[in-house]
Amino acid sequence: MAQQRYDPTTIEPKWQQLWERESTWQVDNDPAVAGAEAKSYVLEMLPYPSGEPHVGHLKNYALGDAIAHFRRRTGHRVLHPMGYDAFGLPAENNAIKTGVAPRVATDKSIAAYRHWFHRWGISIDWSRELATHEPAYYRWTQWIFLKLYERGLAYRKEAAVKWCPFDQTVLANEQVIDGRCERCGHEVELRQLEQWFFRITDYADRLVDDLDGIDWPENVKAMQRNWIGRSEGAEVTFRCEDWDPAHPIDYTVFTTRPDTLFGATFFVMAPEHPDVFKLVAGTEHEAPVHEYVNRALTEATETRGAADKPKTGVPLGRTVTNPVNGEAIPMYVADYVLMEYGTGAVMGVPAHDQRDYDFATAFHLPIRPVVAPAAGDAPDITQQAFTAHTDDERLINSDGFTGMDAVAGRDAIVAWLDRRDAGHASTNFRLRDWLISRQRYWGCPIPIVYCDGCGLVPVPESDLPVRLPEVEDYQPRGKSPLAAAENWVNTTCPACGGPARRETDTMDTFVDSSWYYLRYCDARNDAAPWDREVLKAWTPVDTYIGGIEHAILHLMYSRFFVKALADMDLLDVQEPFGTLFTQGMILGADGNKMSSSKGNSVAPSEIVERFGADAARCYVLFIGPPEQDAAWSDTGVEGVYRFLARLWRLGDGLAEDGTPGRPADQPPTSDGDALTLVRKANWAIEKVTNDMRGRFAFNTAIAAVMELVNEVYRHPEADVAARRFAVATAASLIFPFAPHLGAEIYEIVTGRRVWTEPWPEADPRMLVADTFELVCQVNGRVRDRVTAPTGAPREELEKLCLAASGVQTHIEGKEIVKVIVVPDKLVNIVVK
RNA sequence: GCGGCGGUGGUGGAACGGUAGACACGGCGGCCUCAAAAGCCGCUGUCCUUCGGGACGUGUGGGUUCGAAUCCCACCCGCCGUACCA
Repeated sequence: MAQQRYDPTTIEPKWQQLWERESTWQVDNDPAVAGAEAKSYVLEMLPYPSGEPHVGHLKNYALGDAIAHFRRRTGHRVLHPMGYDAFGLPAENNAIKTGVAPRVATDKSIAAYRHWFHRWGISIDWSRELATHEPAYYRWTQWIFLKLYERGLAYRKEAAVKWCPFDQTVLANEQVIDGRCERCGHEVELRQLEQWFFRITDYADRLVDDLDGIDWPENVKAMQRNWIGRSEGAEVTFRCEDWDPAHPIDYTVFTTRPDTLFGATFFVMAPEHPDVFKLVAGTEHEAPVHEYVNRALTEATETRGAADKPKTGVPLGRTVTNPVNGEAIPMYVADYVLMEYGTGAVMGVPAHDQRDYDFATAFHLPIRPVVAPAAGDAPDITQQAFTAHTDDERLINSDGFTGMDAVAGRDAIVAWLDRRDAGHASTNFRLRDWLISRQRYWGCPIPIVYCDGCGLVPVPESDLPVRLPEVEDYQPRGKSPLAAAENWVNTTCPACGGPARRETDTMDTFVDSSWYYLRYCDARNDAAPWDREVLKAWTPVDTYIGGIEHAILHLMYSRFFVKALADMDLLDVQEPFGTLFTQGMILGADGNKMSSSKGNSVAPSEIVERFGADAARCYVLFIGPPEQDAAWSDTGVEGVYRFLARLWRLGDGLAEDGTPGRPADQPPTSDGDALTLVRKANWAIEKVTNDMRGRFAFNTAIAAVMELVNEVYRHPEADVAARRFAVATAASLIFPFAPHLGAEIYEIVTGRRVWTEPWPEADPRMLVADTFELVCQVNGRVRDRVTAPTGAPREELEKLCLAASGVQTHIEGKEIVKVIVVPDKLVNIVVK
């Protein structure tokens, strides 16, 4: 036994096999069976299975597992499941390149992920495992699609959509980054196509408002608010009468500043606006407008969108009438106005908008201030003036509204417009409906058929799932590869029985992952996606852990799903994820993002082989605060390995002189070294517990266990009972982070299974010593430290401090003005 | 521009308004060994020192306080997100 070394390769498989054999982490849905404790649903974002897991996964699941273990041992019934986000483009693109079918490659990756989750010792309830590409799962994805369709939340329409020419598919707005496909980086094009959408805009208000009630990081909430982009303002109608006086045309604009309406001196339309050509047909402006619009439309979205680009545009030779003052203002077409936001037309108020100011300056248009601070005269119109708003702003140059407070004036102008049917208060959103069709193979089929007689017909629920057929050729050709599967495409109409064709587009994979956390609750239910009572017992997810990269897409879509399903009376919560924790990235040792091309990445498999899963898990949590990015360090892992080995040696030493089979309770009495150890153990319990409850300060929790272990080494003479207590406590506390070693040492010392033991509680009497080190300050600077009895009265502490030699030299010959006493801590003597 | 978050030793990072730098890495020294590995034990913010100690020190400048890394004001720098969004 003696001189053996810490060997994770024998310890770790032993416990993994036991947990596997006994299904240790399985929980029952029936509360009668499961026990009546409070539930806790701990969930890490499900992985997209590609190759093997990387260190980011290791950190993600190590984090979630620590929380799951802690909750279990503090009286919670914990749901901690696992699944795979199995559909998706990379597997399909890989298939095109290598010929390996997406299903084959995906299943292989899933097997690898599953293997590593076992090998890492993550405490997963495997009875609930799922993968989104299995018919048993996507059958219900289709079912939810049909429910959304029934309710009018899934619809088909022709629209200008973002098209990736490389991936040969349309993309959601959210998947276009700086005008490029987020997957492959190719510049996207606009195409006029008929596509499926989810009406997420119906939920825009609730998606913004309900952010206030959930415990999410501020930056994630801000990103969602930003993305949804709610702005309050008004719609105002400007009438164009000089195109055809007999048939005036009304153009509505959206503005957030109806208070500045009297300052409108021109009117601008987006190049894409459908009326632009009509307005100039047959006039001298026709040629320049055509030229300008064509140039604008072909210009790359990126260069056109640059905010610092000089303003360009051409006149349309028409005017519109400002409804508030009857003034005719000239119309322009300019590319700084976007068709996809608002109405595709804006009023130009150069005195109060930077962009309008730039345009007016370039085209020598009048600039008329209409809002000014009450105190001063008309404001000095400079480029800096636009953001400077003051509380006392008043309207000027605004006819009957002049002199009104800007806020009141705004409301009065809107009301005035409303009465004349020329405008009304309005809220505008940046959020667009979610485009979910993809012209690709490896996704969930959309359960719709097209019949010549009946038109668009949903597949009846009883016919679900619409299975994804096997195909040979995955090459996208502008339409889904499914279109070539003739046997599958041709079907009969569920309504009339006549010939019909299936929808060949598949769904965006974000649809699959928008509801998987619901399915985990009742994963083996064949009759329904879930039983409502079961769902009620588990939802919402209490703690959701994942990367910040999902701040908008996945997290917003999931929130939309839950709200829509709640409105259909299918579930009982309004938000899917109560607390969200966004973990930081693990960077390469050079501080850069890990990437195979940079050669700075670390494979978890290698680390686990060299140091064991426990060391790998502890290290990624010890490296720093979990929400922060941190650079990988090889010597850092070695340090954590050394710590675990030190703990193991302590346990191994006690195997010989301990009393296995009995709990290592706190000894009833101790003194000297033993007392020091018992106190340190209690201190560690207190520290680790606090660090894990609420905030997830796992780095300092692990550091506390390190301190405890160091303390045991420093007191080899302490009696066995105290050492057993200290070592068993260390094993118990490290268990959420290093479950194998924790279980092993706890078993060696006590003969018991640590995960069935309640989380230790600190003995309050052991958290305070008889004496403490009194800090003696003079004018706030530490001048001495003396030993003082705990709980001593203020006068005694003051006396002790004044007597301290270090203090004496600094107060000699000075007048004592004041003495501050902080009991059991310090005394500060203020002298002059 | 706007929004969010940061700035502490050689490094990662600790610090309810109360001993700045826990813990770890790295470095230095010692023990063990024929030697090494492993392990164990010390020391390790900077400068000065008569070796008792002293001065300075948490991006910069002010302020509040007996006492500020922490709170307030102004500024500088960095990261992340977002942006002709009317």
